[in-house]
This record gives sequence, C-alpha cells and structure tokens, in this order.
Amino acid sequence: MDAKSAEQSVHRNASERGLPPRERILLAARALFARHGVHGIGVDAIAEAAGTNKMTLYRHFESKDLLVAEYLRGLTVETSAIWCELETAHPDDPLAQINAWLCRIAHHAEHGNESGCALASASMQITDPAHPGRKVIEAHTRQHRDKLIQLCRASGLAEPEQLADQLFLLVEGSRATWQTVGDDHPGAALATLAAGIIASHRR
Amino acid sequence: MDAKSAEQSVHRNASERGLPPRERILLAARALFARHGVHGIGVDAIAEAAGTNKMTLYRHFESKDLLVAEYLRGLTVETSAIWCELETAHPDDPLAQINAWLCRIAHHAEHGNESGCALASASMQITDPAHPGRKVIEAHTRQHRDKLIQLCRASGLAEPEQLADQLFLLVEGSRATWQTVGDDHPGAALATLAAGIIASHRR
DNA sequence: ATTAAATGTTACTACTGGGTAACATCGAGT
DNA sequence: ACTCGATGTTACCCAGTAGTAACATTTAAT
Repeated sequence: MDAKSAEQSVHRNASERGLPPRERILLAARALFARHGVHGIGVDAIAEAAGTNKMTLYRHFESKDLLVAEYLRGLTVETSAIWCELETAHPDDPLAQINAWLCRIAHHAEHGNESGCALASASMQITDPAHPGRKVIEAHTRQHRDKLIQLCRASGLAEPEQLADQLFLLVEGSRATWQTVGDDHPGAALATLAAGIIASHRR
Repeated sequence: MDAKSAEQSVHRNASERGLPPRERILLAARALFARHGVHGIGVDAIAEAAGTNKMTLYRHFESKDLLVAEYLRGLTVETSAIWCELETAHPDDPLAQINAWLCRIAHHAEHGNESGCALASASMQITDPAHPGRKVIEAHTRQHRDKLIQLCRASGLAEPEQLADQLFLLVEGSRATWQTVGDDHPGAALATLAAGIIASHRR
C-alpha cells in the first residue's frame, strides 16, 4: 500500500494538474504501460494514477484496448516527431540523420525511456491479432522501415535497401534485448555496431 | 465451443497419449504459450489440451509461473541441442556453423515455429522482474551471445566480438519484428543480410 | 486380492479486472 | 439563480483465473 500510494503521488505530480483528464489519463497510461506492460496494469490503477477514476476513463475511451491503441498511437507520433526534428537539424544530409537517430536511441536507451522500445515491447505483448493496437504497430513499423530505406537510398551508400534492413533489425534487436541483459548488453554499443555496418557500405 | 473442442482434440493428438502427464502438459504448454502468449492462456486450458486436468498439473508444477519457467527451460535446451547438432555437422568449421544456424532460423521462421522466437516473445511478455522465468531467459541470452562470440573468434574473421553482436542483434531483431510485419518482413532476408555483414568482416 | 501411488472429478475459494448504472457534485455560461 | 455538461463516487455485475480440498477412480506392484 505504501509503495502504491507513493507511486500514485509521483504520477499525480507527473500529470500536471492543469491538464484535462483525458491527457492526464494518457500520461499515466504511458508511464504505467511502459513500466508494467500492457497486460500488467489495470484501468483502475491508470485512472488512479491520473488523479481520476475509472468512470471518467471510460467516458473518454471506449475500452482498455482502445486506450492501449491510443497510447501506442502517441508513441508513434512521438517517434515521427523525432524524425522531423532530425531532418531539420541535418537538412539534406541523410547519413547525418541516420547517425543522429542511432545516437539518440542509444542515449535514450541508457535512461530507459525510449518510445520505440515501448512500441516493440507492446508489439510482443499483444498476441491477439484483432487487438486495435496491432494495426497501429504494424503501420508504424512499415512506415519506419520505409523511412530508413528512403534515407539510405538518399545517402548514396551501396546497397541501400540491404543496409536499411540491417540497421532496422539491429535497432529492433537492441530494443528487444534491452531488458533481458544488464549493463553489458550488446545494445550499449549500438552506435558502434551500426557504424561498422554503415562503413562496410561505403563505396 | 466447436473451435475449442477442435483445438483441444488437435492438441490431444499432438500430445501422444502414451506419454506421462507431465510431458503431455509440457507439450501442451509449449504449443499454447507459443500461440497465445504466456499471459494469454490459463492453466485450465493447458491441462485440458494435455488431456488431463488442473489438479494433476498442480501436482507436477508448483505454480503457473514455475510451469512457464520450465517451458522456457525446455526452449533453451532445444536451442542448445541445435548448436550441438550444428557442431557435429560442421566440425572445426565455425563459420559454417554460423551460416547453418542462420539458415535454420530463417527456415524455421518461415514455418512459424522457432524456439528462439518464443523465448524472445516470452521475454518481453514477462514484465515482473521476480518471475522465475526471467533468470532462465537471462542465462540463456548470455550463454547464446557467448557462443556466438566464441564462434566468431574461432572463425578468424575481423573484429569477432563486434561481428557477434551484430549478428546477435540482427537475429533478435528479426525475431522481434517477425509477427509485426507480414510476408515482406525484413527477417525473410535474414540470411542475406547476415551474409553481407559477415562478408564485410572478411580480412 | 490388496495396497498404495498416481490420476481423474467436482466443487469450491479468493481475487482480479473489465465494464456499467445510479446518483451526487462541481463549474462555467446564460 | 439556474442549467447543463463534465466529473466524482459508490456500488455493483460478470467473466476469467490461480490455486485448493475432498473424494473417486484407475493402475501397477506385491
């Protein structure tokens, strides 16, 4: 009980009290889904962490599955925003965008919070093919791979499609193994490993 | 009901009736955990699929969590057996072992059944750090990576540790994205992608 | 045949979790 | 002041699930 109430107050701080309940619920869901998994937390705990109750939650979201889908959608738009940010930071330099993206993933992974990791995690937790979150994940995954292919093509490196898939799987693999192994996990050197692959595609 | 009884009979066929109940339960658990996820199926359904009941299940396994751990342990010994098999098939040829392993993964992934995939999947479904299956997964993951590093070192390729981690993440990534994308998933070309990386490590 | 161990059967407890109904309360706008 | 919409509160229902108790049944060993 002590731990629960403490965590609750933490999340209540995190969900700035000025926000409307829907946003607070999404913030709480984001934190709790990421920490405990999509199946590891109940709507009651989410509502409580958001400083509200189950009824208002169900007035804003038809079901828990749709709340999960909305949570996943939020993660996808966040990663899309990161790509846009990288594009403006390194205009007309696709290789720099890729490198910055890799560094960002490695850095964020060190701190444990990485939206792509949460997406990959949820993707393997949702076993039901009819879950509304599945199409969100699938669409994002496809779009993400296409983005990588496009950047690799524009970078002028050799065999861009193959390079894109290699980087894609490398990153997904690091996300998957992130929580299984400890500090010496292979994902820590993600940037180095990716750099090696990229270098091998230099003409 | 029809679907359920049909599935039940299928699994009852799969669990050869001559086997002792413990083995039948493990077989059923293997099938159902892989299909529905560790949290997506109950002990009752497993016992029924094994042609027995919940009581005998609990006479052989202390709890569901320990049954899950035993299921995971079975997956790990299976993958270890595969490595042994590859070693005898290609003695004193570590590179051939690695290649055969990659082909095997790609081939098994086509048919949907791959023990490593089930391990990776379960790893992301078990969010509780105290779950008895966690240490099984962690031990296996470490051992698996060590095996890869050892083989890469023995293969005489350049930067063997880096190559091992690249291949490791590549495979884990393909396992993670296996169920998210369809037929044109990047994991289908896993062997090709890995071959490219291996080639880039040729001296 | 008898015994003992393993297994089957039924029924039950306790708990969790998704989802809803009814009513109370508050807050802003008229 | 009044109203109406959004929110809070409480109390439920229902289904599923982990786990157990008690007793019946089979099976094999002696």
